[in-house]
Amino acid sequence: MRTIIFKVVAIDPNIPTPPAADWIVRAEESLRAAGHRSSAPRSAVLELIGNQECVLSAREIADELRDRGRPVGVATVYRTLEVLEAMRLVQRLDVGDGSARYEPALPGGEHHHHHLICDSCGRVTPFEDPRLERAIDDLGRRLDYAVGDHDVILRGVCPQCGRKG
Amino acid sequence: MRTIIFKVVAIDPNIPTPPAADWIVRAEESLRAAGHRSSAPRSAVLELIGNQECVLSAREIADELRDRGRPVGVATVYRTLEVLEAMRLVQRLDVGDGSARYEPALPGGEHHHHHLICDSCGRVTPFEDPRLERAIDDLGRRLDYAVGDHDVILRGVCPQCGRKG
DNA sequence: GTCGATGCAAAGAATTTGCAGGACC
DNA sequence: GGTCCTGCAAATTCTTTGCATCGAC
Repeated sequence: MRTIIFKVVAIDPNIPTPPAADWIVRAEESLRAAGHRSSAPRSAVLELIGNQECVLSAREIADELRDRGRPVGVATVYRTLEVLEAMRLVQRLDVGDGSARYEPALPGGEHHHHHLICDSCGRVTPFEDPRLERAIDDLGRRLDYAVGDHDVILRGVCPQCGRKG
Repeated sequence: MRTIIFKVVAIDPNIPTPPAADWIVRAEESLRAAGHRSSAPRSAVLELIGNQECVLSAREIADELRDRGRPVGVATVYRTLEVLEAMRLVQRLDVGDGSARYEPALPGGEHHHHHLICDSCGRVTPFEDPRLERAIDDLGRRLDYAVGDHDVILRGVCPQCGRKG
């Protein structure tokens, strides 16, 4: 099995910044407004997601929280992610390694970005490109389809792996 | 569990056509050239994939072949898809329903397309857009990354579901 | 005859679900 | 105090793997 290393390396124009505190506060408020109760486990998950530098899988979230001494059951992690995704507070990303990964979603397309995935080491790198966004927006308008989200995934070989051959 | 209906509805410019016979012949030749032996089960899988109108999962392939009286073990389907994907004869697509889906890949970007996924019924619809491709190509050239493949997935509500509310 | 391919069944991994107990409002 | 949330474990689902056997070359 290929070893997957997830590390964010900002590359091109407009380096994406982690949303951090803003996102966490907004997420907690949204959940409350939607009638959900607050709880320590859920807060721990929100805090981790909000401060993450990279896309995380449910297992990674559970493991990391356990390591930090705030263990949360995997089922709870999945259930939390389910709610967050339904409320569009997180964005789900499939990099093709067999598990779903999540990252905070910001309102109004703030820090909206896509991902480069290295076929060699599995590294995931975010990037932004206004022209690409415009092309997608225009396309969405032309289609007989109410387009909401979109994902763009580019696969290739990252600089590190490229140098090694 | 949401019922997923897969049906292809051509939409915008350049209606993608199923590659059919061409692809099947090319795939068989490529496999042979790569030193693989031919076999009835493998041919059955190739034939089904080559004539498919939509993205198929491993289970769907196995089920369909069983229904057609040419049963093929699931393991064989997975192993065949693995080889085909490595040789870039099929394109893997993750629509987010928990299983990987595959479609024939044509050489030289022929019939290259992307997908619209209906959040309501799960329908997958292919589309092509030259401008989007150009934006992605240019972007790839600018990045410090050897970009190979790319996937674009648009999610939204299809015309059928939109009408019903 | 050799070695790849197959099928079955077991193993693994990701995700979901049932349920009893605990916490929030 | 009712209801939502949690954790655990069992259940499901998808995918991979071990192994004896079969068949292409």
